[in-house]
Amino acid sequence: MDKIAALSRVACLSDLPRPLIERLAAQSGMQRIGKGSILFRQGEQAHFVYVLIEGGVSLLSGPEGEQTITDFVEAGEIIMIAPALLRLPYLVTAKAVTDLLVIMIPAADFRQLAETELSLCVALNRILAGHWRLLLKYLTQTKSRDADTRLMQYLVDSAATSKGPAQFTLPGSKQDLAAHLGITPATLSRALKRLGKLGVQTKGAEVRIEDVSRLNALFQRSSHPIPDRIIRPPSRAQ
Amino acid sequence: MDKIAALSRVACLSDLPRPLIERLAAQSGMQRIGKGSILFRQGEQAHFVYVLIEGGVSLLSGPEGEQTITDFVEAGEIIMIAPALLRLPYLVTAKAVTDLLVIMIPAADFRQLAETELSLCVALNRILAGHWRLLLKYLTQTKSRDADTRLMQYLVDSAATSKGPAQFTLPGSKQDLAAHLGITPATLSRALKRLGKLGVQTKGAEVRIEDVSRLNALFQRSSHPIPDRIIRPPSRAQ
DNA sequence: GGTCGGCCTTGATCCGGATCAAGGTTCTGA
DNA sequence: TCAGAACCTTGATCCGGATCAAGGCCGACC
Repeated sequence: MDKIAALSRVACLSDLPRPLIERLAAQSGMQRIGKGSILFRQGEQAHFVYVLIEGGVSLLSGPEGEQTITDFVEAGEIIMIAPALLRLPYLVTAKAVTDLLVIMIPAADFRQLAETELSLCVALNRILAGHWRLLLKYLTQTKSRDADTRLMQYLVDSAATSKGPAQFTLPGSKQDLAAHLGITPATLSRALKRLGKLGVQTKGAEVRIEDVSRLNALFQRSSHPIPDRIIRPPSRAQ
Repeated sequence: MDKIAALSRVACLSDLPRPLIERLAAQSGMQRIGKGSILFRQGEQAHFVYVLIEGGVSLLSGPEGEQTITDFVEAGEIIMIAPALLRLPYLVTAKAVTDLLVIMIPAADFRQLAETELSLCVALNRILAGHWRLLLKYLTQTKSRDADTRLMQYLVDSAATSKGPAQFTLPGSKQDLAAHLGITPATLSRALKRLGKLGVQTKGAEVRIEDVSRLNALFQRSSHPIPDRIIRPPSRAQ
């Protein structure tokens, strides 16, 4: 697969005019990266923008050793546009969860195009605005109540549907999920067991939910109206 | 003060060509808003982009009743660009902390300009990228360790300097700060008392720090080796 | 000036989740 | 096929911060 084909397949770039994609391709390099590799570290100056063609990446932040996972990035997404645009250091560390295929665009070239090509600029706005909303959502959830609720939120969001049964694969290990939710693996394990009573099963990284709307209903209630003494008793009373 | 003058004084717009500022001004309205008013609510469709000329706004999110403060916005900043660009509902509720003077630009007009005017588009990219970084930082901090550390972080970030004495005013009440840090007023009070031993005094919303570097040193140690002297956010741009 | 109502502080207690410490299970590689 | 090493689960205990509940302080309004 050549660079142009790969880039045109990326959703957020696919609307760009062909010549622009060709310029991006010309200025970039395609690279295989092995599972577990570090793409870049928090604090480093941004040298590249990474377009993830195949594989999954987790974005880690926080003090060395006890970092949490800020986000999972999957194929078809673009990583770390903000630091490249602003010429600032990365705020996170990126680690390959699987073997990867990425296209690396030098930050300076990317910046230059972003400031002269309207179509790219508009596309970037969309991407950045989307990312902003995603982070905001994470932030809200992180601050909001207990581990069980956050886990439920995550599961519902990850399910392709909003009612009926669902089944999907976690982007990483359960440890990774725990780090993303800001809890320990031990707590995640217990939380999953509790959710088992609500029709959530896991086997490795596979998750099966009997009825998404059942979960949905639960934290819909705990989020919308004012009553704040609902959710705990049922699940605790086992 | 007329709209054009007000808009040109906003840092992130000041580089735009004059005619563009005039078009923005022509399409927008200036409005006074009283302290405590709600500018918009979480879930509403985005009708306006708000340019904050005078005053302070807090952005609340989370379940009704027990919301936390996601961010404080101060004069010279622009609120809620992302929902306007994406035609999506607001993810937060905006509440006036003081009396305000805002310029309201209809979302549709704004979107149209953002997609046709390169200079505006580039400016937006910078703003969005900056906001993204700010949120990411909040997210990291929120997940990271204890209340005292988060408070110290906040104080150090808010201090104009990175060493020596500092003095400043909180953007809201202590309750507001507590909500922003994701703790209760009671915990904040105790945390401040603890920090008193490190040379932090408060009187109402006034904060005085004897020696910022003393705090800085502390959580430098508790965080990690990689020195990433990055930004401090009086403004979220950057 | 006095009273009322927020806001802040302080104390006592409770609870969710971390931590520590075993097992059990699945994956990997020789 | 087996051994070792991650990974996951489960139990016991501990601790930070929430919650409940009084007071103290201060500004606002009569």
